[in-house]
Amino acid sequence: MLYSLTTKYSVIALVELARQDGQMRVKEIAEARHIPPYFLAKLVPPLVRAGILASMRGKTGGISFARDPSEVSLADVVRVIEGDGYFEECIFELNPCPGRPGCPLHDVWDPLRDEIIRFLKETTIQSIADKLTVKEE
Amino acid sequence: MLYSLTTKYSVIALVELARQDGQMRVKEIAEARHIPPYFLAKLVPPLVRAGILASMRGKTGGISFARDPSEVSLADVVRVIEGDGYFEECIFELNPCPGRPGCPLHDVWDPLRDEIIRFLKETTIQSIADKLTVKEE
DNA sequence: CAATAAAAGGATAAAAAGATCGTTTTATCT
DNA sequence: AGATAAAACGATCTTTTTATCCTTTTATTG
Repeated sequence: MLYSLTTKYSVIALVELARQDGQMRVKEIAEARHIPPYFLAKLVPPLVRAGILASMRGKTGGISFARDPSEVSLADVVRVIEGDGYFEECIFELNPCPGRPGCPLHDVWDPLRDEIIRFLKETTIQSIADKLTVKEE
Repeated sequence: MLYSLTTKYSVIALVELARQDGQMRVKEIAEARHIPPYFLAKLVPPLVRAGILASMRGKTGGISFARDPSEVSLADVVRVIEGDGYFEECIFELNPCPGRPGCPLHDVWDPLRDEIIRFLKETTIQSIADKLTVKEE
């Protein structure tokens, strides 16, 4: 509905990492949350390059947060995985959309889209991890 | 962001049909709005079966609304094209999602999802067509 | 230094979404 | 009745997304 399965995998993995609070192996995260491990491994390098994750190679390697998970929003993850165009998407016109005015849906769509974006920006990985921890106790 | 390209094609085609107010050939709609004609032809039968469109075969055939376009919402189109599951989609858990409680995002996601669904239900094909007509004059 | 084990990167495969083609059915119009 | 032209249907093709495998690089450990 809002974003791809790939983005969802990324969010789930980041939340799991935030929950464990430290360094984890990618495979370990994938197995804990039933994400295809080889696929998740492909999502890590972009998140590292975006400055969300830090990775260490070698025998004691793994991934950890490059910045605090309370400073990583869903919007940050969406931007990395879905790309920059995501936040300007139109739900009526084919590309390129003329925006408002010109597009007959933008006067009603823009406010909702802004709300969605605000939701994505306000919701952090840490906040999800907190709720998950509470629920599972 | 909200729905697939296929759904977008359907919406655009329906709006075009509402604008012309009567019967049109599928190919005619596709050409007017730059939708791949053979692809659009595939989307028509489901919309007919769902009671949104009526179709006539034969030389003077074409498609028209089975019910008034002011009674056809984006949600109706989404339901036909994306399927019923669309309106229960979770943005965190992999299927099946336990919903609220159990899913750490539902307490914040559900209200937004409800707003999105309300928007889709309130926005009709006719209302979009009206704005488009005004804009293009 | 060799063995181990992790992430990174490249190649490939499978599934789903998007797009096209050819044939059949149906209706209309000479 | 035959020609025409539209939607419907089935088969195929292409592109994108999702998923897997294999090799390389890098760090640690014995």
